[in-house]
Amino acid sequence: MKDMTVSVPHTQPEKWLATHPQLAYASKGTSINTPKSTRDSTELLTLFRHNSFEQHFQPGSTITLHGESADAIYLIVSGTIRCCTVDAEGHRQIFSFPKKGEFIGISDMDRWHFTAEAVDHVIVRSIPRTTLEQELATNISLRQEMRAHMRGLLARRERQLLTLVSTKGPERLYRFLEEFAQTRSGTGHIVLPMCRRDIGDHIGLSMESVCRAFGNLKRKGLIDLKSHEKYKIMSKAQRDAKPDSLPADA
Amino acid sequence: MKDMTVSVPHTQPEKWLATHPQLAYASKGTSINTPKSTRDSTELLTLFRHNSFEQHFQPGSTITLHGESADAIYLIVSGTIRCCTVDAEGHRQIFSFPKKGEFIGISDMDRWHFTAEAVDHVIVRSIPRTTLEQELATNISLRQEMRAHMRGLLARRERQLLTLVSTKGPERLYRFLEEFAQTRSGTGHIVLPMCRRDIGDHIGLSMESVCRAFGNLKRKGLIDLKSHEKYKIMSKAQRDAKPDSLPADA
DNA sequence: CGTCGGTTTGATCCCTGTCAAATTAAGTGG
DNA sequence: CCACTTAATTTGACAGGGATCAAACCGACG
Repeated sequence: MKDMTVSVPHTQPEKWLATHPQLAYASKGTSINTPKSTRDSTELLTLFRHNSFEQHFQPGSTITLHGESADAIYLIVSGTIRCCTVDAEGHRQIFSFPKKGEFIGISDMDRWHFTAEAVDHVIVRSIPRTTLEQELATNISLRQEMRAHMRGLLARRERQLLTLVSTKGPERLYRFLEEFAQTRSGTGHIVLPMCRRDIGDHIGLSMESVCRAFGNLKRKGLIDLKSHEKYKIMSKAQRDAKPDSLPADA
Repeated sequence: MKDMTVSVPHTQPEKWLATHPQLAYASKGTSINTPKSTRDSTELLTLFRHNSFEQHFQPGSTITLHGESADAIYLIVSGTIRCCTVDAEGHRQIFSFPKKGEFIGISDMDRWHFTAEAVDHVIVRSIPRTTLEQELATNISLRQEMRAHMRGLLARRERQLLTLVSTKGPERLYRFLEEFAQTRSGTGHIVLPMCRRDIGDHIGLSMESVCRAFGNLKRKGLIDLKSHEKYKIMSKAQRDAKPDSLPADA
């Protein structure tokens, strides 16, 4: 093990990549953008198929409240949710916008460690947490799924930390839009159900900076913004095809 | 459930706290700073007591490498480790500096999802992952512990996201120093084993800004900086006692 | 005592938060 | 269907925090 000693000079961090290329993990395109395909949730889904009942939430209503007793888990049928925490100063951090097919509250045990609110009209299926616990006692593959799920969440948050620190506003917004588009199948424009402030609290920008970042991406031709809530990620071909606006685009 | 609809005007986020005081959770002093006291790890510890063997790492050496096969778990006996990820551009995010008594790699399954390096001389006890897996199959309370552990990690990362976005450099540094001091028992000065760049990559600042943040805290009397690696958090009494430097301390 | 790595300080620039005003969108009632 | 109201988005001006580049400083070590 001693030969693994790296001893990197702390003043030249860029060298890391040169000497240890395997350390570099692209922050786009890996697990963070393909949460569904890599990890399947057959056991959890069967659980929901048998024991769940449907629930509706109006836009803005609270689904889970940080600190309350967490006595259910949810599977989103339709709509978008924002999961967030708020600190004493009133700052809010939205760490995910789960959508159709995603689970809520899997990682909690006794109390919710976050608040979940409906962004638009939301339909979920929920099952009592006790049911999950009972099933966990006997179902080994469900246990595996749970661990995989939580491991995925953790890795995702750590990736978010990295992105938040290492990239500027427009790029963060672009990555978010890209990821949000991922789950939307169609080729047309994608509708953003959440407002600018929500996006800002997710990617760590003020509402105004989110607007500017949108303008920035639009100007560069990276996205097509039909209205303030309809966008489309431009493929490279599309970007090169129409470099309208001013050519003096420094 | 319909009466839970909140419908907050998005332009006045401060109102949230007024109407929903229970949403506010102090970001200091709660679980993030007391990881040991709230969740005990008796089962994991017994596992280590029986099956582990000791391993030493030189400063800078690699303990786990992101992407490699994760065939062990670790308990730190002494020393400090940095757990991080690096992206394609060479930006590094250190999301924790685990110390004596903390576990490493509990949340991984097949492959490491992060890189862990020894900051100073590190001694760990490790057990094969297969041992953990076998024990998990039969030991219910161990399973509970694992879940609690991962839930704690997740909540911690989400709190870090919030802190990273909502507070300025000096405050982030102060919180880090405060938290780092937590596990150090003595009343004297605390030794920082890691360099400025490491701290920067942890709290999202450049090396230089970390220096300035240190100066800032020192000037305000929030910390006592004996040398560049020895500090002490000043209690309120101590701060009020000697407001040396310039009184014009706007 | 000189070298090397790490730390500190300085100067400068850009991103982004904040405050403010303008514009657009979404309702609402006549 | 149109005038009116209110919420949300956009744009503008400005200031501050922090990144960056560079140079000075300091401590460990041979």
